[in-house]
Amino acid sequence: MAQQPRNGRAPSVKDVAAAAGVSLGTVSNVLNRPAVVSSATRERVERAMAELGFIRNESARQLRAGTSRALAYVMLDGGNPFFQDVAEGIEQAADAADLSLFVCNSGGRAERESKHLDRLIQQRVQGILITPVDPDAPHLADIARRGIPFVMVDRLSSAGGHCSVAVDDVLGGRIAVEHLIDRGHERVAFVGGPSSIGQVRERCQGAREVWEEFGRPADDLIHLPTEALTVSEGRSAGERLAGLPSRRRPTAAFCANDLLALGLLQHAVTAGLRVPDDLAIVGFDDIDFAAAAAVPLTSVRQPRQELGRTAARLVLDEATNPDHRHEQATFVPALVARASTGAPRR
Amino acid sequence: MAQQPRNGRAPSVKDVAAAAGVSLGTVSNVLNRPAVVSSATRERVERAMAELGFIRNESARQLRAGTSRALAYVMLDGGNPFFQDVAEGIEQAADAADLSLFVCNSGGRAERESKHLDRLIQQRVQGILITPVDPDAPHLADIARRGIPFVMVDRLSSAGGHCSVAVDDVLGGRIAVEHLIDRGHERVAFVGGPSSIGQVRERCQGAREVWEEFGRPADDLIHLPTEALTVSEGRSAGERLAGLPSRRRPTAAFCANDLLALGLLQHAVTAGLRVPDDLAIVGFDDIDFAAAAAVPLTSVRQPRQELGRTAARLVLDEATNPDHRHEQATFVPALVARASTGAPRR
DNA sequence: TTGTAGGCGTTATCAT
DNA sequence: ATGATAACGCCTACAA
Repeated sequence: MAQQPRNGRAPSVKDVAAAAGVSLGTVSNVLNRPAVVSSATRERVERAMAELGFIRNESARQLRAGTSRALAYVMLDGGNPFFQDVAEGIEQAADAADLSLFVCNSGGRAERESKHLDRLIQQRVQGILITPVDPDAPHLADIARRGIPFVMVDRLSSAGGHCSVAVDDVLGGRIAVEHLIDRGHERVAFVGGPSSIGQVRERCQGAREVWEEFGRPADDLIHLPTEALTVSEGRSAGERLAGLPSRRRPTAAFCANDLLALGLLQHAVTAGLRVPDDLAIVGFDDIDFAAAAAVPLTSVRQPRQELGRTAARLVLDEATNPDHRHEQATFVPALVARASTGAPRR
Repeated sequence: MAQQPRNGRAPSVKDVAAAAGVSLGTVSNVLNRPAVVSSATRERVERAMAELGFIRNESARQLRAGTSRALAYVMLDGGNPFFQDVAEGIEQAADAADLSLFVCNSGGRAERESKHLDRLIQQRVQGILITPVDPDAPHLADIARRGIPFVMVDRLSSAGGHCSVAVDDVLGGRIAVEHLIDRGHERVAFVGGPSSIGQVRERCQGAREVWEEFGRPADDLIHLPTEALTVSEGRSAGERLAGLPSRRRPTAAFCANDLLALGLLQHAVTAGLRVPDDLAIVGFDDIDFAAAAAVPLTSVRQPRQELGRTAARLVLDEATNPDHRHEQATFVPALVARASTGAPRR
């Protein structure tokens, strides 16, 4: 690959054509319909391409094609490995389709999200995957209205005007609390917030439903609200929990996600509570760090990468299949029991 | 924004011009040199743009400009939060420059890395940031030769043919082991591998240097090799460590990164070893999960986001400043002492 | 101040 | 089988 970038610009089909002594159309044919070119010329052209270090210019192809060869994912919280795993699933699918992936992080801030979306629309990405700050934000509707393939990740579509991929969060909450009831716990805390987050509301709701169905007194399911789904909020919830009068103190906690659970675990250990004997803990998401904790965390598993792969599949279907129908893909969460909820109590 | 996407295509400057009753050049002026347009026409054009929902087509701008408005980062291991934090720093800088960011993950596989690079070159990204599988791989040199701005992240450039950003890993290793010596430990393990990874070699070297300088017998610095820098490899190192005859068993371990340290911690706790009393642990990177562990981990801190921001700054300088000089930015790591190494022993 | 024209690199259509 | 040409949307001289 002996470069001689004529005045800084990368070599184009035109340069290749000149070098190979053929017309520009022929070079294009070699690239896109090699069968139609005689093997002699094809070889000559290919040699020229190699010598010049020719690489197709995506921008030009995009301009012609009207759409880019890229997808985009706008994450809600880049600091949460859950979303990174979803992103990895998306990247796998994008790779398989030979597409590039823009990864953005809104960090939970609507205005950053909106700015990212603007940029992505300018880029004419083939499709946008997003775990939105607010599923009902108007700028999301704009995207669909623009006809840009669009999939909501980790949130079910309310209106059904687009595809979505999520697990059944209510069911997840049910599974978690059922497990704790099963373990003999009679006072349980739900740790999570803010309730502006749909996932939190639904996981909490599932917890409540089961608690009621088992005929437990509503007062024995204590809600410890948090301001975010972070480790440090988990720690602070732990402090509040430890501060409860012992007759009210729960013997188990169901946390709205694993980060909270890890924070809670840390505080419990620091405060000298034994896990699971003094306090059992269940998290949600089953990120890798849940299994890696000093006391491995029981967690409600979401098929993280598969969420991503499915979302990518849907967005590509919408982008390429004229008969595309919007689809709400729902996955079933599963309990992964580990040491943090210990052995059965009864 | 009342859309009427004429036959599916997004509205172009031409459409805006027609709607506003001006020429296409004027629309362009409104976009790029608003000062030169009379406020009356400008307003008319802006209204037309809003009504049509006009958004500039990046591909076309790129084609003209010869380069895209995007950067790219190729990560070595997407499962390690360290790289995610670096990526976040890069994204911050990219955002500030109004650039999009392609994020790719080589997963430590040279062939995936190479494939990603090919795609990124096709995309004509403004610059490529990479934490390479092998800093000496020929496909990296190709990039520089193509004149694509290029920065190596978390690895110093050997040859100096490009910019790089890293911390002083040897110093990091020194700091860690000095801390352990300071705590009175006389038998220490270095946990890490494979030695094909430069960072591992250098952190190990730093550990050795200090050990020697303090006149400690080489045999008392035990190397527990691992096959990767992962939690599960940390666990397995823990098993081997616990299996050592007690007179040889180290009282402290320095792990080449935090994932190993977390795995080691988990095994220690499971095996009934008290941390730090029976086994002190030092990690490397200071990812958020180090501080979040049940026994908060002492770690050698890298300025993760700042690494990313600096790398982005350098690549942008190379992209825009004709007088750019390649630069090897080196940061100084710092020990963050936490419970996993406990209080002084003497 | 506004309009016109040419070209960025690629692809596809139409002739040859 | 190959070559010439127009078009994608935008930007920037230059002309009016």
